[in-house]
Amino acid sequence: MSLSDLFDGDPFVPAQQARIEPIQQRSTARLSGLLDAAAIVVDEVGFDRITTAMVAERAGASIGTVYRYYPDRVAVLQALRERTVLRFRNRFAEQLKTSAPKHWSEAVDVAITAFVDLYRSEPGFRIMHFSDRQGVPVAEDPDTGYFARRVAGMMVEAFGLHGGDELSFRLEVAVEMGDSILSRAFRSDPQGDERFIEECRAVTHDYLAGYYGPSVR
Amino acid sequence: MSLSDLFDGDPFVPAQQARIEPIQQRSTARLSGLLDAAAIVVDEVGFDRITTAMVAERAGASIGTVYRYYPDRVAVLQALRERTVLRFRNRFAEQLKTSAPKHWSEAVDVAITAFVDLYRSEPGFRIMHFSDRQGVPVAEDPDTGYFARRVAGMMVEAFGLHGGDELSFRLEVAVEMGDSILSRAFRSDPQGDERFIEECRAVTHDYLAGYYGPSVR
DNA sequence: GCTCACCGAGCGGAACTCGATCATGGGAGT
DNA sequence: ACTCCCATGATCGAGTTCCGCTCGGTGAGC
Repeated sequence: MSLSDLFDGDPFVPAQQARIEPIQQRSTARLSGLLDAAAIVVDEVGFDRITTAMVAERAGASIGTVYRYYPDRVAVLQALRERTVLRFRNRFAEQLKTSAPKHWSEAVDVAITAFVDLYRSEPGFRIMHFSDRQGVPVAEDPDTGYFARRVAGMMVEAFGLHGGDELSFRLEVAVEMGDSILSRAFRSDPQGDERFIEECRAVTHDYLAGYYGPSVR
Repeated sequence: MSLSDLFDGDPFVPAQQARIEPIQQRSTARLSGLLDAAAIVVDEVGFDRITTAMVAERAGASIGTVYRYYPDRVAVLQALRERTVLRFRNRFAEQLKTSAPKHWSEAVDVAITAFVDLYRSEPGFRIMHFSDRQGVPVAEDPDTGYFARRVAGMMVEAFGLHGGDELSFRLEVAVEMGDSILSRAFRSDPQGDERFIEECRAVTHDYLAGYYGPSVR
């Protein structure tokens, strides 16, 4: 999983990955069961060793059922990615509510903490971000940075900062940097190398603080 | 291709990827021809859509020839990655010689420029870094950051700075950050979004300058 | 002429299809 | 309300296609 995913598409509305939308009740359970299985298999055998047969067996389904919902193998992984992004957003929003940060820098920490938590608890999270850099061909949407602009709006609203294009840009860069450092933190340590995690917080704060000026540090 | 690759293994000594070392002259041309073909195909169809048949056809060779030199499909991509890393190193070293920087920050700029040049000119460069994050299984070498330490040594030698573990760590973080921002710069723009490239330079400089103190800015 | 390089039909396995079969749940009939 | 019926969605899994990879035979270098 990569934080840069947050800039693709409309947040809180998962992309249409399934071949045919499920109608009956049981099939939504099937669908999430398939993704659960995919996450576990990805953790076990790695990203490119995964086979549709493994996913099907792990989910207690047949091959045909997998293709009932997904056009091909990579679509399954993309859907898993979508779902995990959604889970991050939900967790972030939730923890923003409970912690009610008074300052934007606290919100940054909340985001990092949520991300780290998912790295540690969510199956497949560590592995998944390998897929993301190959430009997702879905809907040539030039509205990259949508989520960043959204966050910018949140910041402006919540903390009375001045927003605009420059803020969007800065936030996108900050997210990109933070993602790469966290990814490094978990590359060889399942619990995450604390040194890198701390540096991620520091770098992100400093970078954004530099924009707002040292007064907000 | 990812800058983080620079931390793997011994620089300037490409890993033994080929199944059997070629002996006759023509075969070395074949070998590089195969990698050229692989680079082009990767650019055309993406990283996981690539097939050995495509590579063979594009290189004007047969399937068997591919497997004459590489044990399997991923080995071809790894070899391509190796070669591109080597090319980056060569270009970086070369441009370091010609520009003869007096200050470490100029060396950083040289590295970034070399990287950007390869992004623009080297086929497959934009796509290739997808493979790297899944732990390379070759030789469980805990000596991650080897290249960073090497660069640290260069810095100490060339610019009289104090090195050590902290510098290695900082350099690794800087490389990771810079890579992610450059990757973003080229994600949707084949020529690279100048805004992100400039920000990459700024961020890297600021981050490292913060370590050495504002005096060197 | 001896070895290295190359070829490409063929093998095994994984991705993916499709018609048969089962399950569901909305509504007709009572 | 309650049951039962059946249209339609969901599932299955044997079969097909495609792809990674092997290997014995043929051609090119030294």
